[in-house]
Amino acid sequence: MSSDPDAGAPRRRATIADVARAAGVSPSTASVVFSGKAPVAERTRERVLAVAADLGYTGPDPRAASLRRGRSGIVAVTVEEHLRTAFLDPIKTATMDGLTDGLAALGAGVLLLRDDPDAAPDAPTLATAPIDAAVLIGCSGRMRETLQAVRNRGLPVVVIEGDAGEGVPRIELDNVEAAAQIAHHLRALGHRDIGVVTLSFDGERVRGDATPERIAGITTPVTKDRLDGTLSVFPDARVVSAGGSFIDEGVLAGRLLFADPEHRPTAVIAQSDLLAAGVIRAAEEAGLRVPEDVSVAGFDGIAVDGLGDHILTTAVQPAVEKGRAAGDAVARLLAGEPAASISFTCAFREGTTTGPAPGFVG
Amino acid sequence: MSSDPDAGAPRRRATIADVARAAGVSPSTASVVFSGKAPVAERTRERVLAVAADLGYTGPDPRAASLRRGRSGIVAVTVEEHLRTAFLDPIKTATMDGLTDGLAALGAGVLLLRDDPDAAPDAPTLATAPIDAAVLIGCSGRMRETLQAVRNRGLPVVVIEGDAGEGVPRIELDNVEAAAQIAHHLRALGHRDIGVVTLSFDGERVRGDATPERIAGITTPVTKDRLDGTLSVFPDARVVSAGGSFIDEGVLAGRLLFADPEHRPTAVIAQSDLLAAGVIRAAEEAGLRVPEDVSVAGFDGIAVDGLGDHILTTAVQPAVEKGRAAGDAVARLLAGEPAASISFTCAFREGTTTGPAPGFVG
DNA sequence: TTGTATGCGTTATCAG
DNA sequence: CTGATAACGCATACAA
Repeated sequence: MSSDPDAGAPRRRATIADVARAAGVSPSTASVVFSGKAPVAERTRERVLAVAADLGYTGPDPRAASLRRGRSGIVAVTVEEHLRTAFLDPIKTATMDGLTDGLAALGAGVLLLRDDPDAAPDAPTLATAPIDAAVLIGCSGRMRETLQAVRNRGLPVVVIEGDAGEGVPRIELDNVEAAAQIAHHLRALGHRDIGVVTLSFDGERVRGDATPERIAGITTPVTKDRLDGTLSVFPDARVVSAGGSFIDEGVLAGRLLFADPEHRPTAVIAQSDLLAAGVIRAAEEAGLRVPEDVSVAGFDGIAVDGLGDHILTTAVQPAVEKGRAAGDAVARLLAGEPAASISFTCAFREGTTTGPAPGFVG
Repeated sequence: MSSDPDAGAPRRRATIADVARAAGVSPSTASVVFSGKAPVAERTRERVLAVAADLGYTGPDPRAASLRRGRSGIVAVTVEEHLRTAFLDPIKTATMDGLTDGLAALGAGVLLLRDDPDAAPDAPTLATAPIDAAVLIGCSGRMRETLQAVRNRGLPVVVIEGDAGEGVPRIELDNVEAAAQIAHHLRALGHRDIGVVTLSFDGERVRGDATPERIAGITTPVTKDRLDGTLSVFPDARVVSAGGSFIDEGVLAGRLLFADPEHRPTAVIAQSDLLAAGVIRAAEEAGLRVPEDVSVAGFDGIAVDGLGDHILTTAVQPAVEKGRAAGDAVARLLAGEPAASISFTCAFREGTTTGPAPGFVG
């Protein structure tokens, strides 16, 4: 080595053929030394490795290997929103966590993709990235077109919390039942005037009281299913939509619900724990005690910061398991086996934020 | 199509050669139709496209293209912790956001990698994934070995908030100065008894009072720099380490600092806003008013839920810009140009959580 | 256990 | 504007 190793001729990187030649073996033998796919004499092995180190060969070029193998070892994970937004959702991060674990166990890496209509023209997309499969987190509107690109390529697809159409395995929750269970809990406690704070109806993030037409037009399955479950028990509940699953949005919705002291609900069902935390804050702002004056229930079963001593009544969903299940489904699909949709069950958790309706004698 | 389209002969997917043949043009012409790298007669173009649609050809195989081009269009982003943990940190997600934007503009996708020593043997790593470059978020201990693998491959590397050694461009903050500025602010307000709540010292997440030996052994640059800045102004400050940047950890540290009413600090400098929020909560628990009885400052300048009406005194860091800058640096490196390290400057923000020391007459 | 021969699907180059 | 040709770097089936 001279004083400046980079100054020399820009000789191309060594290939496995170079290594083989220098070690006096055939390319296939050298290949096997690195892949371990077949036994190699110890002496041969050592010689090849030594020569490789000498030549600065650091292992097979993944690009060439993936062409040859027909697999890249990469699975796309696509979210609908901006990343910062997606990762603000504790459920999504937990799911991502299980998913990366599940995929890693399978030997695959995760290519993070955002379903962005106006990305750079040459940026990788579901249609162009070197992926073996795709997992969609959520699937509404535009995403469904994007999806077609993947299916055209003949790649396996799994969708978490979304409807991607026929033949695409779905990983879901029993949102309807879990929501109904919460509603029944409140009904048994004597509540009759119910407020519902929903997740967003579609990509639009509109806030405020929902008209029947708007409700009929909900495109987000999670929102719709949880609402259906609630309305099956409380058909006359007042429905307010939030602009997303954030504490602040819950505060806004809560203020709306508690604005008129004459006509306020005795219980609020929020479609996420974060929203519920916001509703609780709004209640306290309005001088209402939880659960004495108003009961509040959430959904998700995550740990919420800023909830004080309250333990939220909620439906605990197995978020990490959902991700892992998606990973498993991808593995099966990749192995050519069929993969069925899976619906996970939430566990109802009674906390300290719900109690008997004022004046109710159980 | 028969009733079961998948039942037919498993004829392999059409290649660009098939399309070219069927369209009566050469493979190179067909290639150009898809890449747009050269002008093509409109009629030829249409014919090729029509034939492609007919054959179900959905565009060049990315694996083959990347082998030929020598580029995969994928950049690895490596975090040290478990994903769920990493994305719990608002600064990291904001940085990721800027980074994905910056890389997307460059036409690259993001392969999310965790520096996991015991991952599946065939899972992609920095050493084996088909990537064009790598961005490390944080770089301590074990990660440095991993890094060697990338450098051996001759791939460009950029590190955000970490020291990856000679020749690796770093994207950083002026942590020392920003921390010193906060300290000077408190000093000017008459504070002399200072408590410091630090981020974790290393991967170990040990909580509690720090001995000089432990302080000397800090391996996380962020922690060390911010602490150095603080100690340069308050050499005798009491240092307590937290187990991570969480509100709950801040609460624990705060309880420790406020445990003895006789010897409690009049001001606490936390190394993150989340920790500061926790300290404030601990102060209120202890019956202390902020800032009348105790001042609290943070670091980061993020929006913290659960802070009530307080506006945190803090150093606002340009987190998204950091990510974008890393993306730019990768672009330069990929273009063969040199990329220098960049140090971003924090903006001091005086909020409502710091005030004059009790009894201090300015 | 090792070597030989092929082709994976593209795209850059250069000549027409 | 189009076509012929030659790699890109590797892994596998098969023969020895």
